[in-house]
Amino acid sequence: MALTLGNENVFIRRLARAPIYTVSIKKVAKIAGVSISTVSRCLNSPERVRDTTLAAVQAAIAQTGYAPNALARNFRRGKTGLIMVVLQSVGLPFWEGVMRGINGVAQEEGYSILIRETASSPPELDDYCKMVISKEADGVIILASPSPFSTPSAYATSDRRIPIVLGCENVTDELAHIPSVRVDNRRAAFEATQYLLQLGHERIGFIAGSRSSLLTRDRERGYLDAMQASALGQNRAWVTNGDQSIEGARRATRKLLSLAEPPTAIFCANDEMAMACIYELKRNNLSVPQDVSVVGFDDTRYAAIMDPPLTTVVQPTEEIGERTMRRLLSAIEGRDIGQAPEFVEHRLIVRESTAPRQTAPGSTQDVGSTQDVDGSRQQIA
Amino acid sequence: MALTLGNENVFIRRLARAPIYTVSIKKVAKIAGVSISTVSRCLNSPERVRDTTLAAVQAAIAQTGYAPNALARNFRRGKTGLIMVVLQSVGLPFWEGVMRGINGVAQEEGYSILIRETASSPPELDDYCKMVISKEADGVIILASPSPFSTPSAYATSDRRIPIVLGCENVTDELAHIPSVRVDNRRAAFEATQYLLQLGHERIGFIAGSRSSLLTRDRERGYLDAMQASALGQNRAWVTNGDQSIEGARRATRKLLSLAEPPTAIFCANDEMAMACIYELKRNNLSVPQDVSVVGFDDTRYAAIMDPPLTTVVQPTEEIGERTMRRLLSAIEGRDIGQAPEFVEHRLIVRESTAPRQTAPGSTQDVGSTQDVDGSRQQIA
DNA sequence: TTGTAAGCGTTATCAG
DNA sequence: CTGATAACGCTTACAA
Repeated sequence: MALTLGNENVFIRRLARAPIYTVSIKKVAKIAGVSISTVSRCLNSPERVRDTTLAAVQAAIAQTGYAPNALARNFRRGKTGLIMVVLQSVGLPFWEGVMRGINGVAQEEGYSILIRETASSPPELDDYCKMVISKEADGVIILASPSPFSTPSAYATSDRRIPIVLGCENVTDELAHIPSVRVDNRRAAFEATQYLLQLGHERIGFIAGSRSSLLTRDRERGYLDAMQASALGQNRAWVTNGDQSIEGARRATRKLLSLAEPPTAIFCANDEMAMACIYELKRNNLSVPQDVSVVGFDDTRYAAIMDPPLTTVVQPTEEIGERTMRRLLSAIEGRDIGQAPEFVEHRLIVRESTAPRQTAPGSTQDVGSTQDVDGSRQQIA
Repeated sequence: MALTLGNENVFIRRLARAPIYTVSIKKVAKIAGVSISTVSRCLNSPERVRDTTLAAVQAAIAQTGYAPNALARNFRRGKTGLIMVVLQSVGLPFWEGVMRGINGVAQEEGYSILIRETASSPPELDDYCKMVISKEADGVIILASPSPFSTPSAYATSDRRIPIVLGCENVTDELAHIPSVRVDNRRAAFEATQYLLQLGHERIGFIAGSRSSLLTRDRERGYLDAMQASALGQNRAWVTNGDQSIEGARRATRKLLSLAEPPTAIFCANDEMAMACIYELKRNNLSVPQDVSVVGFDDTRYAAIMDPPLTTVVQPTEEIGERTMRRLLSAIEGRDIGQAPEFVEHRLIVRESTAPRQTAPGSTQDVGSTQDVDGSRQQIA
């Protein structure tokens, strides 16, 4: 019996090792009694084939289970059918909508999506260009944030014909000619800050994302613009670095709270940092928005069910994805897509994490556990 | 001047339309004064080439900027170098770690990752098998949840040689021979429920994920096992359907609260639903954990900064990703990887969303203490 | 150590 | 409407 088992194992191993049997166009042609070009035509332009021949070929295809070899087809056509999408990490809620948009168009147009995460290895534009040149992909969409490129790229500055589009992301001036689709981050941040000013806040903190990311630096500039435009002026102490991370935002919040005159409102460069900021505020027995108002950026899927629901800047993510992809496909087809950024509309969605300064607690939707309010912050001037 | 502008436009258009100029191995061979096979050898086994020749070829490569055409190489080799990863949606935090694991191994072994989102189109196993047969990918990793397959698959039951591995996901009995790497969901849910029982809770609700997903159904079974094993027994009214979504979980929570004797603890089949559950509890002026304890599943990046920080089941996501990928690569290399699930360890991480039944409010200050409660590992031969 | 030449599966060109 | 045939760029026996 041990012997039988042994034999069976050998048999299974053989089976597993056997190459997957593949039918080529030749066999179909032979069975259908036609030439390989006719089979090819049946697949690619069936209207140019006589009905009876078509039927015969289709029968042969069904009989053999033939499926065209994509490797050969793509090789022959000189196209990979692949779009490389570069992002920091799969699993960040913000990209959900953008990817849905990209995928929708991709599916429509017969492309597949290649994912490249930059979380591990730093993104290098040259690498992506090389991948297009070496036909690993037909084009590149860069969503990576923060800091899309650590070094300036020879390709990017010299060779305009490599199809690359940025989604959401800004880029340093030297690479400013790379086309992008995004919101006007500076303006959106300007408006969000203005909203806090209108609520009567005077000490407004800002938690910046990664300093190396132009995207979040633009949001910082928008915030500074608004402060400058107000009577209050800029105060460098109110700008802290949240480092585009949960831990960084918590640190930044603590830093803001340690100021002699801590802010009564905090604008965070994205929702995730806003979430971390609120967490840290609560830890310090401050309520949101009674003690401190908080504004985020992105409106990710969790913004509406945070406690309190987050006031934040909405980006039309799916639209960004779609337009980025369409613009890239234009470039791939050889059209001139220019280099000007394509802007999409943002808007501020007001929920319950913001309130007028010195509002009495309980005036807004009073959700769940509000903590002791009077404690630590009498010196609100 | 208008004329000049017009000319410039035409020129730019020409430039943009010009095909990307590619160098092939032929040109390198000609410049280096060798044959194309020598160039090929320099690339693939340089040790079999004389030093001087190698140098000459490398010079020619540098001079021309030659990059091997991946399309041709893959075609010739009969391998795509692509792994298709199927998941419900990019942007769901749970997949972050799993994808990091997959990507890490992929990069190491020279593979790229093709993403397929099932959010839009329902996943069909046959389609994935066809993609392997038609050489669009060398293998498939299925992470999709819920409901990986809506129809039984001919390929899956007949042809064992198509490399497919499930990550995290269970699958219906008829497809049980597809190998997987995952935690023992049933056991993990059993233990989480036991923990709530140990805290003295007697009315424990369960918010299930998608009913069509075996994965979450296994968690439900684990919950029911634990209730059955206790003196309390099962109560069908405490099991509600959260539909694997934020909205669904909110509905389910409301349903639980509307019971004559609402639960004092709720176990949610994943963190996202737990977040929605807590949100809804607070909306109804209940505090967590004073009034109701909540347990999640997954330990996503936001679990620790929710309010309150969430007690949840941790899965070693990166390890799952790595092992899933390695197992798939074994299959691709023709080894027999068997069909038994490979189990990885889970553990319950206790934070502040759970408390003994009837705890007096206000005892929440003990922050930051997290402890591992349980671990398990088993291997099925 | 190097060169010659066959061939991977498909599409495209051009006769018939 | 159909068939023969030449590529596409690369790898790999095999020959020199």
